[in-house]
Amino acid sequence: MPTAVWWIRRDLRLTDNQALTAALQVADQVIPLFILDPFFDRSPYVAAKRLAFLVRGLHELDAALRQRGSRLIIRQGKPVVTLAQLLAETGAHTIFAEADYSAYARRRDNAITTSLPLKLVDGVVIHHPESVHKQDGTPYTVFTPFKKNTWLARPLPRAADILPAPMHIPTPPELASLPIPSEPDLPPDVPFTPGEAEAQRRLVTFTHSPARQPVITHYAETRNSLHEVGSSYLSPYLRFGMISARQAAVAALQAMAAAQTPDARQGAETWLSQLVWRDFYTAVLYNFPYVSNSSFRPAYDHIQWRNNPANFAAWQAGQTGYPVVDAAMRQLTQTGWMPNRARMIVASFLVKDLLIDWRWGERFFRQHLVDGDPANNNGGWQWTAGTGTDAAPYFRIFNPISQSQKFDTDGRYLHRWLPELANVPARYIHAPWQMPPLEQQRRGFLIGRDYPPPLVDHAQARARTLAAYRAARGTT
DNA sequence: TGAAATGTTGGGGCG
DNA sequence: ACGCCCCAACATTTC
Repeated sequence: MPTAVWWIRRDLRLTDNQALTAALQVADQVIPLFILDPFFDRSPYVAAKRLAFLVRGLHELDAALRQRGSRLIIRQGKPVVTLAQLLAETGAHTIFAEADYSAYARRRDNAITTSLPLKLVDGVVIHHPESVHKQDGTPYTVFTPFKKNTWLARPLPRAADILPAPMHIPTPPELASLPIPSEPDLPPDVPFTPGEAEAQRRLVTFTHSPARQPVITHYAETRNSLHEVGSSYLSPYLRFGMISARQAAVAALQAMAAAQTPDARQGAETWLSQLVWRDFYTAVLYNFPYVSNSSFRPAYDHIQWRNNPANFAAWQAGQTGYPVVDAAMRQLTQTGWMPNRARMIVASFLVKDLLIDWRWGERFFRQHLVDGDPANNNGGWQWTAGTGTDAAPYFRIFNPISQSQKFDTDGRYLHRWLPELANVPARYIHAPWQMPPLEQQRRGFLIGRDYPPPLVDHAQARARTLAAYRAARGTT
């Protein structure tokens, strides 16, 4: 009786799972396996909240498997060793896994392939990184042609392509398994309930909630808002494959086709673009692995960063004196998530106001984001720093005050995350240090006592950064 | 998916 | 009526 292993890494779902489907096609019995890899215990990039989200997701997956005559098998150890042992123990002939294109995963999987029957299956992105390239076969480094000339031109997934969750998954009953880790639990203020069922609910609500206009209808504008519910809130689920990118793309394309107004169409297309960015950055990291620790553009490896540790600590703690930066950093450390606009604002502030190496910020994000993903996080940071593929030009420097006024006009987001600003009137909420001393006294709110003065003067910091980037460009 | 500096235009106050 | 100045509003260029 042929047995196959379904090695689960970042595909914690039963619906539209190409690795699971492939395993069921060639085997009578399938072993759903998750390996606790000690490598991650030593990684400086692991986030407690992301780990908790993953572990709770494993419990959810196990429950779903048990409804289908199966269960999740947990083993601990170096994957190559653990897999070899499991094959010997069960006589399983093939291991199926969804291909993961991050650097560690590729090294690990390439090494395993030399000694074990590991079959890698597509699914983490919509188009394989090698399938989207220029006419001459070289990889794209600019997003728009990547999307328009190739990504959209290739066959796109349709509803009929989505693989239904298998009704029954036969699994050997006598297999030993470690318990699924129960700790750490997800803190209650993290707004993400793990699991595939929740991911499916969110996708439906976001794309075609029947009660009112779904959020995707206005996504093009609302995604930039700091306080509105204008995001899909699906990033952590996509990160761990609790929903497939392919299914998300089908929903986006359906919303585009069904749109009644140009705005609604634009909203759906903008969301689809976010899924394309996800493919793009995965392909960039795949094709240019050095970007994980160097600038895509080598000239920018010569920037003379200031890297002031006290400034970095203030940024991390949300104590820079710039409310929009501090609110976003508090939201990040408390909930493990920030809207995209907030990510760009705090990244621009770290790199271009404090002149701190983008890698420091990249690491901190990975230590806190529930959705933290090597490719997307690296791509986003290099974009803001101006060092990456298709990056923001070096001179594009966000003004933290005008960004705050533009995307949180009434200060609702600032008040939500910065209770110490409760007594600051609307007029000064984006720049509290401009409040006259007499009014500070009258309101019982003192800059320097209740809230820090601005860590840097934005105009000076901007000039300093332009000079540092100019100098780095001059070295090539 | 910028912001600041600089340039241009035109209305209105004023002598 | 005219010239002059101020300045808001908008456009263009520069970083």
